[in-house]
Amino acid sequence: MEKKYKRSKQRERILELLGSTVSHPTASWIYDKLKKEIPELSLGTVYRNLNILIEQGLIRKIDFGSTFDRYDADISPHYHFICERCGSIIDLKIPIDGELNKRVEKATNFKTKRHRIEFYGLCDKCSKKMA
Amino acid sequence: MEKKYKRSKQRERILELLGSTVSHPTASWIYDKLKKEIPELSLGTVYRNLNILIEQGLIRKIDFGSTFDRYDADISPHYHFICERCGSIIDLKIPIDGELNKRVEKATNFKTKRHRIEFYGLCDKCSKKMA
DNA sequence: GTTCATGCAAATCGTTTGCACAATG
DNA sequence: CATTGTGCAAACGATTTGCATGAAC
Repeated sequence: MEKKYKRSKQRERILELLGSTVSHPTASWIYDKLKKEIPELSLGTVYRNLNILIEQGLIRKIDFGSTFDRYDADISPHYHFICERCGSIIDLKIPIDGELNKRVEKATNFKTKRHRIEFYGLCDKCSKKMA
Repeated sequence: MEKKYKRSKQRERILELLGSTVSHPTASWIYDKLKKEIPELSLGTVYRNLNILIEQGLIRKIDFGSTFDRYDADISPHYHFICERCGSIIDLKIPIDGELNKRVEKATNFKTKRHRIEFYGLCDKCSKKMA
């Protein structure tokens, strides 16, 4: 069931470009850059190859994990736990760690106002089902 | 320049529904629920009101902050800093905090495998520009 | 009676996919 | 030559928006 991959100039250049930048580009940024050197390139190809590179474990996508926006009536600061099996998002009661912002400020000199944490794993119900 | 809001049954019910659930619903979940009691309700109205409630500070959206998927060729675990002014995403060199997962496990009994943190604030360039 | 909200449908935007053709192995 | 990748354009799914009508103040 292993997938076979053939090399392609497009995929190679996408990976190189991604490896050579410290920013975290979007697909269309990559498309615009490479279009200059590969004029026949299409945006669909960029997306296809990004997904292949993720399958290959060579890159990763930075996203929230959900295609849907989700809304929360609890506006007080809190962390979230996301169950990898059932997808539910659960508010955590553990205290906000104020030290973390300071640690980043010291390491970077960036003005660090706040942070968010999502924990991933199995919720109560799902870990019982897995047993 | 202050915005004026008039009350509407739809918005009131959306806020109530959101306040009465521990889950973090999507717009269409809210739509499905309320459609039963307000049959003429439209999905556009749900979205419009969710955005108004956010403006009013009564609810918040749980998202990554970016509409675009972003890709990263650095697959080693690390945290991100997101500049609120220029939107750039910067890899942080501070060590991963393994204690955090344990803290969550103790508080919840959830099997906690990993976590992600994003810090928000102003990057170097932008904090200089603001001065 | 002016302003803001609604329902509906069309539009938008990022991403995915079907297809015929080209490149890889 | 069998398989995988490409470009193109159409399709998709979540969200937004234009417009005529309706409710709030």
